[in-house]
Amino acid sequence: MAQYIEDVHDVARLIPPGRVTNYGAIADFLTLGSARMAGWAMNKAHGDETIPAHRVVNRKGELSGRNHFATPTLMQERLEAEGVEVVDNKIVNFDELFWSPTELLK
DNA sequence: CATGTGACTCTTA
DNA sequence: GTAAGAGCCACAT
Repeated sequence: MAQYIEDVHDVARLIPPGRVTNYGAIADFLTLGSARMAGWAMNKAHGDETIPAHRVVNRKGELSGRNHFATPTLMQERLEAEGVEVVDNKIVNFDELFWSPTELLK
């Protein structure tokens, strides 16, 4: 397994419950060079249930990866189960719920 | 070896 | 304010 993919998955697991982050933040934190790499790495997380992939969304807080889950609604359901409001596939109060991996360095 | 695709983001018109 | 284009890197075919 490529190291950077493990790193991305690691970061995903470190996201606190009820919080979310975006691909760009992860890519920047791991210096992947592109947000697409983070997204692509998450694609490899498909099927790995130990990874809370539902807490990773695009920069607008939209659930862009919902189609990669078992069902298109699973991602939203998991977020709502953690207290995150989701309307029309977008996270409510995304600015407040946003979490960056750099928070760990403080 | 070359081409197409993607769970993205930023810049320019 | 909205819309379109380009850059980004790795992987599958």
